[in-house]
Amino acid sequence: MKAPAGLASELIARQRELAAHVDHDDHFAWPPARVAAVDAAFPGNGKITRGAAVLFSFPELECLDRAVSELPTALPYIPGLLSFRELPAIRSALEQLRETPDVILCDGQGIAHPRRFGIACHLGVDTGFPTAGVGKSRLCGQFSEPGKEKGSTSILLDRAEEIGTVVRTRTGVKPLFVSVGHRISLATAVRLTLECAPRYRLPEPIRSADRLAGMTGGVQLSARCSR
DNA sequence: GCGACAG
DNA sequence: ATCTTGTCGC
Repeated sequence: MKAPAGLASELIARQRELAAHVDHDDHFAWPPARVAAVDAAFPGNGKITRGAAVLFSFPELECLDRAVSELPTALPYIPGLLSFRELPAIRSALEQLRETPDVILCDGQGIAHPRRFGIACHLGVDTGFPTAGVGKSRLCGQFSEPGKEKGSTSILLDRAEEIGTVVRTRTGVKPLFVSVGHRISLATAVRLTLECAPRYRLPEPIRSADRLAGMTGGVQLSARCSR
Protein backbone atom coordinates (compact mmCIF):
# COMPACT_ATOMS: atom_id res chain seq x y z
CA MET A 1 0.00 0.00 0.00
CA LYS A 2 1.42 3.33 -1.09
CA ALA A 3 0.52 6.94 -0.34
CA PRO A 4 -0.33 9.25 -3.27
CA ALA A 5 2.55 11.61 -4.16
CA GLY A 6 2.42 14.84 -2.24
CA LEU A 7 -0.21 13.64 0.22
CA ALA A 8 2.18 13.52 3.16
CA SER A 9 3.00 17.20 2.94
CA GLU A 10 -0.72 18.04 2.83
CA LEU A 11 -1.45 15.97 5.91
CA ILE A 12 1.47 17.53 7.74
CA ALA A 13 0.11 21.00 6.94
CA ARG A 14 -3.31 19.96 8.26
CA GLN A 15 -1.74 18.75 11.50
CA ARG A 16 -0.03 22.11 12.00
CA GLU A 17 -3.38 23.90 11.69
CA LEU A 18 -5.35 21.52 13.89
CA ALA A 19 -2.64 21.46 16.57
CA ALA A 20 -3.58 25.05 17.45
CA HIS A 21 -6.94 23.78 18.76
CA VAL A 22 -5.55 21.34 21.31
CA ASP A 23 -6.70 22.15 24.85
CA HIS A 24 -4.33 21.16 27.69
CA ASP A 25 -6.78 21.77 30.55
CA ASP A 26 -9.21 19.44 32.28
CA HIS A 27 -12.75 19.64 30.94
CA PHE A 28 -14.40 16.83 32.84
CA ALA A 29 -15.08 16.21 36.51
CA TRP A 30 -12.96 13.81 38.54
CA PRO A 31 -13.59 10.98 38.87
CA PRO A 32 -14.97 10.25 35.40
CA ALA A 33 -17.86 7.74 35.44
CA ARG A 34 -17.14 6.25 32.03
CA VAL A 35 -13.76 5.78 30.36
CA ALA A 36 -13.46 4.58 26.76
CA ALA A 37 -10.43 3.27 24.89
CA VAL A 38 -9.83 2.81 21.18
CA ASP A 39 -7.40 0.84 19.03
CA ALA A 40 -7.04 -0.53 15.50
CA ALA A 41 -5.86 -3.74 13.84
CA PHE A 42 -5.17 -4.57 10.19
CA PRO A 43 -6.51 -7.99 9.19
CA GLY A 44 -6.51 -9.34 5.65
CA ASN A 45 -2.84 -8.61 5.07
CA GLY A 46 -3.47 -5.02 6.05
CA LYS A 47 -6.15 -4.49 3.43
CA ILE A 48 -8.75 -3.89 6.13
CA THR A 49 -8.63 -1.45 9.03
CA ARG A 50 -10.64 -2.63 12.01
CA GLY A 51 -11.37 0.03 14.59
CA ALA A 52 -12.40 -0.98 18.10
CA ALA A 53 -13.94 1.03 20.94
CA VAL A 54 -14.75 -0.12 24.46
CA LEU A 55 -16.56 1.63 27.30
CA PHE A 56 -15.58 0.96 30.92
CA SER A 57 -17.00 2.10 34.24
CA PHE A 58 -14.59 3.99 36.50
CA PRO A 59 -13.13 3.36 39.00
CA GLU A 60 -14.62 -0.17 38.94
CA LEU A 61 -13.19 -0.84 35.49
CA GLU A 62 -16.01 -3.07 34.32
CA CYS A 63 -16.82 -3.36 30.63
CA LEU A 64 -20.12 -1.66 29.77
CA ASP A 65 -20.10 -1.85 25.99
CA ARG A 66 -17.92 -2.39 22.95
CA ALA A 67 -18.03 -1.94 19.20
CA VAL A 68 -15.97 -2.58 16.07
CA SER A 69 -16.04 -1.17 12.56
CA GLU A 70 -14.15 -2.20 9.44
CA LEU A 71 -13.14 -0.07 6.49
CA PRO A 72 -10.77 -0.65 3.59
CA THR A 73 -7.28 0.56 4.53
CA ALA A 74 -6.61 3.86 2.79
CA LEU A 75 -3.06 4.71 3.82
CA PRO A 76 0.17 2.91 4.73
CA TYR A 77 1.79 3.42 8.11
CA ILE A 78 3.88 6.59 8.04
CA PRO A 79 5.55 7.67 11.31
CA GLY A 80 3.94 10.93 12.38
CA LEU A 81 0.81 10.42 10.25
CA LEU A 82 -0.67 7.45 12.08
CA SER A 83 -3.99 9.11 12.89
CA PHE A 84 -5.00 9.57 9.25
CA ARG A 85 -4.64 5.82 8.77
CA GLU A 86 -6.46 4.64 11.91
CA LEU A 87 -9.01 7.30 12.82
CA PRO A 88 -11.75 6.66 10.20
CA ALA A 89 -12.42 3.14 11.51
CA ILE A 90 -11.92 4.16 15.12
CA ARG A 91 -14.41 7.04 14.93
CA SER A 92 -16.92 4.73 13.30
CA ALA A 93 -16.59 2.22 16.14
CA LEU A 94 -16.84 4.99 18.73
CA GLU A 95 -20.13 6.20 17.26
CA GLN A 96 -21.61 2.77 17.83
CA LEU A 97 -21.20 2.85 21.60
CA ARG A 98 -24.58 3.26 23.26
CA GLU A 99 -23.32 5.75 25.84
CA THR A 100 -20.80 8.55 25.56
CA PRO A 101 -17.55 8.44 27.57
CA ASP A 102 -16.27 11.21 29.85
CA VAL A 103 -12.75 10.65 28.55
CA ILE A 104 -11.04 8.44 25.97
CA LEU A 105 -7.69 6.62 26.22
CA CYS A 106 -5.86 6.26 22.91
CA ASP A 107 -3.24 3.69 21.96
CA GLY A 108 -0.55 6.10 20.73
CA GLN A 109 0.76 9.60 21.41
CA GLY A 110 -1.06 12.85 22.17
CA ILE A 111 1.14 15.96 21.96
CA ALA A 112 4.28 13.83 22.32
CA HIS A 113 4.53 14.14 18.56
CA PRO A 114 6.82 16.09 16.16
CA ARG A 115 4.03 18.59 15.43
CA ARG A 116 2.29 18.09 18.79
CA PHE A 117 -0.65 16.38 17.12
CA GLY A 118 -0.64 12.64 17.68
CA ILE A 119 -3.70 10.41 17.30
CA ALA A 120 -5.09 11.29 20.74
CA CYS A 121 -5.10 15.01 19.85
CA HIS A 122 -6.63 14.30 16.46
CA LEU A 123 -9.46 12.23 17.91
CA GLY A 124 -10.10 14.80 20.63
CA VAL A 125 -10.17 17.83 18.33
CA ASP A 126 -12.36 15.94 15.86
CA THR A 127 -14.93 14.74 18.38
CA GLY A 128 -14.65 17.21 21.24
CA PHE A 129 -14.15 14.42 23.78
CA PRO A 130 -11.36 14.68 26.35
CA THR A 131 -8.57 12.30 25.26
CA ALA A 132 -5.23 11.09 26.58
CA GLY A 133 -2.39 9.49 24.62
CA VAL A 134 -0.90 6.28 26.00
CA GLY A 135 1.95 4.99 23.85
CA LYS A 136 3.84 1.73 24.31
CA SER A 137 6.99 3.27 22.88
CA ARG A 138 8.49 6.68 22.15
CA LEU A 139 7.92 8.67 18.96
CA CYS A 140 10.02 11.72 19.83
CA GLY A 141 11.57 13.44 22.83
CA GLN A 142 14.27 12.60 25.37
CA PHE A 143 13.87 11.07 28.80
CA SER A 144 15.74 9.41 31.63
CA GLU A 145 14.60 5.96 32.72
CA PRO A 146 12.01 6.26 35.51
CA GLY A 147 12.53 4.34 38.77
CA LYS A 148 11.85 0.59 38.67
CA GLU A 149 8.89 0.84 41.04
CA LYS A 150 5.29 0.96 39.89
CA GLY A 151 4.17 4.58 39.84
CA SER A 152 7.62 5.98 39.08
CA THR A 153 7.69 8.67 36.40
CA SER A 154 10.12 10.84 34.46
CA ILE A 155 9.70 13.78 32.11
CA LEU A 156 9.54 13.40 28.33
CA LEU A 157 11.24 16.47 26.82
CA ASP A 158 11.48 17.67 23.23
CA ARG A 159 13.02 20.98 22.15
CA ALA A 160 13.11 22.07 25.81
CA GLU A 161 9.36 21.45 26.05
CA GLU A 162 7.62 19.01 28.40
CA ILE A 163 5.54 16.94 26.01
CA GLY A 164 4.66 13.99 28.21
CA THR A 165 5.38 11.70 31.15
CA VAL A 166 7.14 8.33 31.06
CA VAL A 167 5.11 6.15 33.44
CA ARG A 168 6.02 2.84 35.07
CA THR A 169 2.63 1.17 35.52
CA ARG A 170 4.12 -2.11 36.82
CA THR A 171 7.33 -2.73 38.72
CA GLY A 172 10.16 -3.84 36.46
CA VAL A 173 8.31 -3.58 33.15
CA LYS A 174 8.80 -1.22 30.20
CA PRO A 175 7.19 2.17 30.92
CA LEU A 176 4.35 3.84 29.02
CA PHE A 177 4.47 7.26 27.33
CA VAL A 178 1.55 9.38 28.47
CA SER A 179 0.68 12.75 26.96
CA VAL A 180 -2.14 15.27 26.65
CA GLY A 181 -4.63 14.47 23.91
CA HIS A 182 -7.31 17.15 24.25
CA ARG A 183 -9.23 18.79 27.09
CA ILE A 184 -7.16 17.06 29.76
CA SER A 185 -4.08 18.05 31.77
CA LEU A 186 -0.92 15.96 31.80
CA ALA A 187 -1.27 15.32 35.54
CA THR A 188 -4.81 14.01 35.09
CA ALA A 189 -3.80 11.89 32.09
CA VAL A 190 -1.05 10.25 34.17
CA ARG A 191 -3.37 9.69 37.13
CA LEU A 192 -6.06 8.18 34.89
CA THR A 193 -3.54 5.87 33.24
CA LEU A 194 -2.23 4.61 36.56
CA GLU A 195 -5.67 4.09 38.07
CA CYS A 196 -6.81 2.18 34.99
CA ALA A 197 -3.81 -0.15 35.26
CA PRO A 198 -4.11 -1.90 38.67
CA ARG A 199 -2.81 -5.21 37.38
CA TYR A 200 -1.15 -5.08 33.99
CA ARG A 201 1.26 -2.82 32.15
CA LEU A 202 -1.51 -1.49 29.89
CA PRO A 203 -4.64 0.24 31.24
CA GLU A 204 -7.57 -2.22 31.30
CA PRO A 205 -9.67 -0.36 28.71
CA ILE A 206 -6.76 -0.30 26.25
CA ARG A 207 -6.03 -4.00 26.78
CA SER A 208 -9.68 -4.69 26.07
CA ALA A 209 -9.74 -2.54 22.92
CA ASP A 210 -6.53 -4.25 21.81
CA ARG A 211 -8.05 -7.72 22.13
CA LEU A 212 -11.29 -6.66 20.50
CA ALA A 213 -9.50 -5.18 17.48
CA GLY A 214 -7.23 -8.18 17.16
CA MET A 215 -9.84 -10.91 17.05
CA THR A 216 -11.44 -12.27 13.89
CA GLY A 217 -15.19 -12.29 13.33
CA GLY A 218 -15.62 -15.54 15.27
CA VAL A 219 -17.71 -15.86 18.42
CA GLN A 220 -15.97 -14.78 21.58
CA LEU A 221 -16.63 -16.46 24.89
CA SER A 222 -15.77 -15.36 28.44
CA ALA A 223 -17.03 -12.32 30.30
CA ARG A 224 -19.50 -10.70 27.96
CA CYS A 225 -20.28 -7.03 28.04
CA SER A 226 -23.81 -5.68 28.19
CA ARG A 227 -25.31 -6.35 24.76
C1' DG B 1 23.85 12.29 3.65
C1' DC B 2 22.71 9.82 8.32
C1' DG B 3 19.79 8.31 11.94
C1' DA B 4 15.02 7.95 14.00
C1' DC B 5 10.67 6.42 13.38
C1' DA B 6 3.42 5.87 17.72
C1' DG B 7 0.98 1.53 15.34
C1' DA C 1 0.74 -3.26 13.05
C1' DT C 2 1.75 -8.37 11.38
C1' DC C 3 4.37 -12.77 10.81
C1' DT C 4 5.62 -16.71 14.33
C1' DT C 5 7.96 -21.44 18.62
C1' DG C 6 9.91 -22.19 21.97
C1' DT C 7 11.68 -20.56 26.09
C1' DC C 8 13.14 -17.96 30.36
C1' DG C 9 11.50 -16.40 34.81
C1' DC C 10 8.42 -15.86 38.80
